[in-house]
Amino acid sequence: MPKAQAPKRPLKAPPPPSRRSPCPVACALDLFGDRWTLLVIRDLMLGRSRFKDFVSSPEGIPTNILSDRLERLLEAGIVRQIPASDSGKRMAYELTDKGEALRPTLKSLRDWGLTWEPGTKAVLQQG
Amino acid sequence: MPKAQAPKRPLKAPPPPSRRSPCPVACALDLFGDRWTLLVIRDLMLGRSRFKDFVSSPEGIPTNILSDRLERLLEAGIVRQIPASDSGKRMAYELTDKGEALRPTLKSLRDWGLTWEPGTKAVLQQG
DNA sequence: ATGAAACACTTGTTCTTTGCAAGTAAATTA
DNA sequence: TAATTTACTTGCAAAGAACAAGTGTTTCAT
Repeated sequence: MPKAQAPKRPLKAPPPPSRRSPCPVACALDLFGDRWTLLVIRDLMLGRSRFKDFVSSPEGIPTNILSDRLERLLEAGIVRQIPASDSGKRMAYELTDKGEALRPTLKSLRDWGLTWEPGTKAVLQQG
Repeated sequence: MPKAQAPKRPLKAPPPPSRRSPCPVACALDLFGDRWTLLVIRDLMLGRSRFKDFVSSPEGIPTNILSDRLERLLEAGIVRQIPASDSGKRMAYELTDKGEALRPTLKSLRDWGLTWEPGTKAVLQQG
């Protein structure tokens, strides 16, 4: 999430979500149809919660992409911010119910990769 | 006891073409982590098989993107080409076992969208 | 058999997004 | 208080996406 500051211009107007179609799959892909977003969600499901945690995942997400994705996930209600448990004023991220509801999707993605892509290894907990 | 029956895996391990990590989720996203590829797979699961069918889906995929995605899916062994049924030389596309194995993933994506994104309507058959 | 339409792309141009390096400022630690 | 960590932002080159148009087949209607 960006600094809680007055933005130079109003944050992008959310009135038209401009959906490509009413298909739930297309709609889901409008939210996280890219190479990074589901990896952030994977990390959250693994219990990671801080910016630095996501950055230090093995795929090496660029920080500007991470900022953008966290912002979008907050806007979509998939992620929320909470005070970080350890220290004072820093914030952490966690999945909302809407985000937690993606766990079966992530699991089936993981299972597919494990079965069909040789050389992959599960990190996401079994279940 | 081992897994009941492992699905048919690729006979030969394809050389990993610059994987970001051994995570099966990351690996899957390397193959179809974008806004279009899973919509083509959705169409194939709905029984559509021809270039024109994919083009005429409501999301309106650009034809150059479609060509690229079909090529990648062929290369990844998710899709194969077959002679089209219309008695000519034209070809159609269909899912391989590896592609069919994505059906649970697509279903969970659809279910998530139907539950959490108001205004979406199922097109993919129930299951 | 011939012309028209449909099909399955390819090419070119423009615009947006990504990836990387660097920089910044607040918060934390020493 | 100084150094370090954290959580970002900015700038820029490169890659990818969107859009329009064009191309060479294949199929259909007459």
